Amino acid sequence: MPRKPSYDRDALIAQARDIFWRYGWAGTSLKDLERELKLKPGSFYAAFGSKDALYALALERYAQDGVTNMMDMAQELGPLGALKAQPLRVIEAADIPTKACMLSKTYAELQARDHELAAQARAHMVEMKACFAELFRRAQEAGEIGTDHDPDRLAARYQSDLLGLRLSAERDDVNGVEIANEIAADLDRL
Amino acid sequence: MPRKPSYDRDALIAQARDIFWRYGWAGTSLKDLERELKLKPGSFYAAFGSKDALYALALERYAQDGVTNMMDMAQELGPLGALKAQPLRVIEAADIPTKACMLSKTYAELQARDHELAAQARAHMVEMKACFAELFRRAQEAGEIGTDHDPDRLAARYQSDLLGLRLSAERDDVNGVEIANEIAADLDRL
DNA sequence: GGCTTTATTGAGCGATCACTCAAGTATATA
DNA sequence: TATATACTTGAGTGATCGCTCAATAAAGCC
Repeated sequence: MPRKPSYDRDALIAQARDIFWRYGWAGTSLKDLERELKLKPGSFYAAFGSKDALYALALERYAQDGVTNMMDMAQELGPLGALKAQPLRVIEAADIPTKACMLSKTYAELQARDHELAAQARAHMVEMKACFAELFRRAQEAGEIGTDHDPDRLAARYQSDLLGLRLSAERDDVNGVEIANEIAADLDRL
Repeated sequence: MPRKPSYDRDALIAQARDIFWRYGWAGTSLKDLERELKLKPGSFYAAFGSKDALYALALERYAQDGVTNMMDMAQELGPLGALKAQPLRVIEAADIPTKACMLSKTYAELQARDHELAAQARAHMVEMKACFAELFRRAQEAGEIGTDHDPDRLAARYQSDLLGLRLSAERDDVNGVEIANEIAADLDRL
């Protein structure tokens, strides 16, 4: 008896993710979303409930893709290969709205007001860090790097370097490729 | 004939800087500023003209203090000493509103909309990078580090690492001190 | 003290914010 | 085809946004 929605919900979430990613939480108005997603307010709220709820879905999608992508790369290039490839990959991806990390942008924008989305972003960054640690551990087991460093510490430093790189790569006065290569080269000294 | 203002303009700018630094541009409303600075709307606009104008003054103050502080440290600790001390200093300062850099927060928040304040923040980051490069150059001249690296590249990487550190240090799942020490230790290998 | 000049005050401006809802429309089932 | 069940529409909600301005108060100069 019902009537099917005329839109592709998953595609809308991906589109919303890109808009939020680029312009931030406060920087994206409902009008922006309605215009880009081609949804009237009524449809928007029927589909997603609220701006924050859609942002949460977008963040979830973003984080999930991040972990998946990293693990896929590890499958193909090995753990160390994936860790070395990620810096360049992340700033040279052609179709991303901005080079900076959406998790860190969300956290930086909303943490001071104790927004729930900041907590969600932080949780996803913890997941991502654990993913990196797992790859460092595997790289050690595979003999690709020495075992004289704690994988968790390596992961924390690596993640920090990546966040800095992705922030810096937004600026045109910075040569992101150089920094990315240096981060990758650092891993060879382990 | 005139009447003197009852407030200390410089102190108000410093106070506004801390609020903007913490909560961001969109995250700070005029009501917030009026309440914290204890200014009614009329006085506020008579004194500063607009929210953006005050933000610009706050950014200017922030950037100026950053360079001054770095140069003062170099005077006391030498160029390499200052570069090595900065990572720890910047995340352990007791009275700062947030550990993340105000320039990078401003740039990340406003760049996508081509806001004038984003351009101002970027310009200040270029200045800061040049300050780092100058210290690397002096460190080379003083024989504190080798001359086989380009000071500008070293500065770009160093600044990127600092931005990452300061972003990461906001999170309680990250040991900022460890990362800061590693960044400092990296400089000894040059 | 009188006058001029500026600071202070706060009600209120239009615009925009996230969001609601009643009316209209399209579709799957019976 | 008739009916039930959603989806779609867009005018409109109260709240808040950055900001203005006329009225009032206070200080320096004569």
